[in-house]
Amino acid sequence: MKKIEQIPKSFEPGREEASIYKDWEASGSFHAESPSEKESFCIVMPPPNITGELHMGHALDNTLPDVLTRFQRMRGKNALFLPGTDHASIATEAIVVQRMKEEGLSKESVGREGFLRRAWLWKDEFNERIIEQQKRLGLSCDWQRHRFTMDEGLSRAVVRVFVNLYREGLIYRGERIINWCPVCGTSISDIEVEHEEQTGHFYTIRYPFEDGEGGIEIATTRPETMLADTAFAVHPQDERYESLVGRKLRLPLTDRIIPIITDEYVDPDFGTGLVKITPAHDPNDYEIGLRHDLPVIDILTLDGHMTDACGVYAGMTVTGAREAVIGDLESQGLLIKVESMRHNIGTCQRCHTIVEPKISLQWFVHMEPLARPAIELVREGGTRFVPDRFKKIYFNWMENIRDWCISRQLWWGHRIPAWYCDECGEIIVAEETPAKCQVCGNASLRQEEDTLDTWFSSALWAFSTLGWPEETDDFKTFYPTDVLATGYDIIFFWVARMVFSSLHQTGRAPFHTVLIHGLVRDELGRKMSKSLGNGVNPLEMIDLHGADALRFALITGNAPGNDLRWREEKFENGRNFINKIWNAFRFIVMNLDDRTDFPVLTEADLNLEDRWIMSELKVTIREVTDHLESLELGLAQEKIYAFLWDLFCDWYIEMVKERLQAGGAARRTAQCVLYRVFSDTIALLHPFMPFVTERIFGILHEGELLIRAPWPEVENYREDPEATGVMRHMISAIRGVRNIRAEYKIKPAHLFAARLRTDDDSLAAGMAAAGPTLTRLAGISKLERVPEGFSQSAGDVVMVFSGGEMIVALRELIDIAPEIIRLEKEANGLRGEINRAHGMLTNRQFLEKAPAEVVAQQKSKKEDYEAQLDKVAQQLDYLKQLK
RNA sequence: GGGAGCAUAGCUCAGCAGGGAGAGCACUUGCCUUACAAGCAAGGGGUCAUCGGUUCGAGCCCGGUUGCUCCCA
Repeated sequence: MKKIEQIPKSFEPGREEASIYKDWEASGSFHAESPSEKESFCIVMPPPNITGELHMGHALDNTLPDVLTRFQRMRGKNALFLPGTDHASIATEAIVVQRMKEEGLSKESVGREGFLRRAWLWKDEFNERIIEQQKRLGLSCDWQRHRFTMDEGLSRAVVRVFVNLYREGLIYRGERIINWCPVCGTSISDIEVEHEEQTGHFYTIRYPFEDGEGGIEIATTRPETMLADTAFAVHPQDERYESLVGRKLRLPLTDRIIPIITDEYVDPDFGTGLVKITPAHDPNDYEIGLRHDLPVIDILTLDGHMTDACGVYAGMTVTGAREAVIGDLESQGLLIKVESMRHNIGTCQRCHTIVEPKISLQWFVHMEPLARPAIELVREGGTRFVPDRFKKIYFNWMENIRDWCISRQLWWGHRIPAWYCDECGEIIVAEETPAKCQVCGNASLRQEEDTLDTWFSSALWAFSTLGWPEETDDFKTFYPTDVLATGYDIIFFWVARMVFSSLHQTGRAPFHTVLIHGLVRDELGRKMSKSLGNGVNPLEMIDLHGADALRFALITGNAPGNDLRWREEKFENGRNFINKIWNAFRFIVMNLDDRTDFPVLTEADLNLEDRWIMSELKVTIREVTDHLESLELGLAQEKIYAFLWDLFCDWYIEMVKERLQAGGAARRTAQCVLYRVFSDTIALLHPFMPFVTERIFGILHEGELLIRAPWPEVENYREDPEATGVMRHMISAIRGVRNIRAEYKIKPAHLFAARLRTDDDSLAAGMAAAGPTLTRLAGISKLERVPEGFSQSAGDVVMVFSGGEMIVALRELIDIAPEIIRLEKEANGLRGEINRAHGMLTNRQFLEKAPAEVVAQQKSKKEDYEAQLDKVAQQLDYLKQLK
C-alpha cells in the first residue's frame, strides 16, 4: 500500500479525475453484457440535442441515472446506462442555416445534399463534444452502445414504425389546421406552441348587411384575418339573433358576400354570441366550415406574407396588413372602437415568433387508439411515476389527446417514406424505395420532401437504441428498460410518446418507473436561460472543484420532482465534504502501518465504540439502500454524509486515537475496524461521488476497482442496541461536560477530575475504559464512580445527563448564582418534557387508543426525565442552602 | 376556464405508517487539540402561511382562505 508521504494533503480533482476515468474505461467497467446470466438493469439516457453544450439541466438529468446505474452495478446487476444524442431537427437546421448565411449561402443554393452534408459535419462535431463533457461528469455510460437518433439502425426503426402505423390506418395525410412558424418555415405540433399572455388591441368592426345598411359588430384581436372570413355564425337556439339567420353580410374591404349561419359550436354566452368564421386559420372554424361547406380562403404564405387572395393587401407582412386593414376600416367608418386587452398568443417554442394557425396538407398520427392503452398502462401501475402526482399530468394530456402533426418542412431529419405517383396520384408508403407505382406502373415516383418531427424518433428511443426491429441480444436482454429519469417539462413531448409507441410496437411498457426531476434554476429561482445570461456552466464548475462536488450539489436536498436552485454554497459544501473524506482517509492510512491484511475479528476483540460504529453502519447501509431503491437520492446522500461526518469522523475516529497510540492488539483491532467501516462507507458513497471514492478505494484495496466492488451488505454487521445505548449516554455525558467548560470559560488546557454517579454499570464500565479518551474529548483528567448516596460539596457542578450525573469540582471557578440559573433553565426544560408526557399519560383516551408501544415509550421517557429533574432539583436545593 | 405545486430557523431547502421540529450556510462564543481552519468545540434562533375539521394526538390527513410559482385550454 502507498505510504502516507505519497498521498497529497488534499484531493485534487483536476489532477486525478481524467486518469480515474481512464481506468474505468480501460477495465471495461461501463460495458454491459448481452446476453447475460445476470439480472439486468437498464436506463436509457434522455439524449441531449446536438445543438449545443451541456448545461446544468443536463448535468442533473445525467447524474441521477448515473447514480442509479452505479448502485445497481455494485449490487451485481448487469447494468447498462445507454447514452446517445438527438438530432433536434428544427433547432439544428436553424443553426446550420444561420452558419451558412454567415458564409453567404442558403439552403436553396447548396441543395438538399449539400445541406445535409453540412448538418452531418455539425453533428459529428457536437456529438463528440457532448460525449467528452459527459465523461467529465463521470458518467458510467456504455459508450460502445452510444446512439444517435439518425443512425442507420434507428432510422430503420423510424421507417418501420411509420410504415406500420400507416398500414394500420393510424398515420394519414390530410388537410388540417396546423401551427405554422413563419420563421422556422415549418409546421409544428400543438405542444411545440407556447402560450404567452400579451397586451394587444381588441378591435370592434362593423360588417354591413348585403345591401350596405346596418350591420353586425364583431370584435377581434386579429383584424387582418377578416380577409379570410367566409361566414358569420350564431347558436341555433339563440333567440336574440333569430331574425338574422339567413341574411347576408358584405365583408368589408372585399366584395365578398358571406352568409349568417347557425352552428352548435357557437357559445351564446361568450361575448355577443356572434362569431365570424375563418376556416383557413382556426381549427374550430375549419370544422364549422366543413359542416356548412364554406369556402376556405388561405390568406397567408409560408413565409408569413399575405397571399394573392388578399387583393390590395397581397404581399404585405401580417403586421403590415393589420395596420393597413385598420386604416382602411377606419376611413370607411367601419372601425367602431379599439380597446386594449390581455390575451393569449401562441409562439413557437424554438424561436418565439407568433405561430400562425393555417390550413395545410400534412401527415398526422391518429392518436386516440394509441393513447387508450397508454392510459390503461399507467392506471394499472405497469409504469409508475415518481413522484406519483405527475401521472395526473400524463393522464390529463393523454385523455385530451389530439392528432399529432408529424411532418416538418425541413431537410434535417428522417425523410418521410412516402412516394407520390404523378401519373395516377397514388401514395406509396414503404420501407424500401419503390421501383414503380403499384397501381399504374409508372416508374418515376417522387419521394415526399418533408421530414418527421424529431419527437417521432425520440418516441422510439427506449427500443430503437437496443436494436429493434431486430430481435437482438441487446433488445432481449435489456428491454423493457427499468427506470427513465427525466424532467417534468418533457412528460408530453417524450415520456408519453415513448409509452404509447413502445406499447404499440413492442407490446410492452418501455420502463416500469419514471423518475421525474425538476428544473435547475439560478440563485434567484429564475429559469436558467441564454437570454438572461444566468446559466451556470457545469464544466466550469468541474474545473473549479471537480465533478464530485458538482454531483454532490445537484443531489443535495433534492426531492423527486422539485426544482432546485443552483447555489455556489451547496457546491462548496461538496468540496468541503470531499476534503473531509480525504482527510479521514489520510488519517487512516497514517495509522495502518502499510498493512491491510487483518485477521478476522471476533466479538471479544471489539471495544464499545467498535460495536457501536458497526451497528450504526449497518443502519446506514440499510437506509441508504432503501432510499436508493425508492429513488430518494437526496435522502440517501444525506444519510451517508451524516454517518461519515457526524458519527465516523467526529466520534469514532476521535475515540479510537488512544488505542492506535497504545499499539499491540488494541491497535490491530482499531485499525481493522477503521479499515472495514471506512471502506464500506466509501463504497456507499461511490454512486454519488465516484472519483474521490474510487481513488481512495484504489489505495486501500490495491488492484481493485470500486466501481465493480460489491455493495456493502447489512449481513456483515450486527445491530448492537446495548453498545448504541451506552454510547448515546457517553456522548451525552461528554457533551454535557464540554458545555460546562464552555459556560464557565475553562481553558482547554485546564483539566479537572470528575465523578460519575450512575446506576448503569455498563455505562460506568464504558466510561472507565474510555479514560484517556475522556481526557482528550472532555478535559477530564480522572474519572471516579461514586455511589448513589454520594453527596457533593460546595464548588461542585452537577451535570445531569441521560445516563446519570457528572460531578465536577470547579471550586473557586464557579459562582453559585449563575449555576442556579443554569440549573433552573435545565429544570424548566425537563419539566416541559415531563408535562407533555404526563398530559398524554393521564389522558384516558390516549391510553385506550394509542398503540401500546407508543404508550410505553412515553412512559419511559417520562420516568427518565423525572429522574433527571429529581437530580437537578436536589442540586438546586443544595446550592440554595449554601447561599 | 380546468388542473398541479409551493408557503417549515435570517437564507436555501429536507422531513411525513400522524406520536419529543432537521441539514447546510449565515450568526454568537472559544479553539492552529500532530486527519482536516475547506477544520474542531459550545451555543442562539421556528405558535411548521391562515381559519376550521377529523383524531387520544396534526408540520404531516380533509375542507375553506390568502400569497407566490407552474402546466393545460
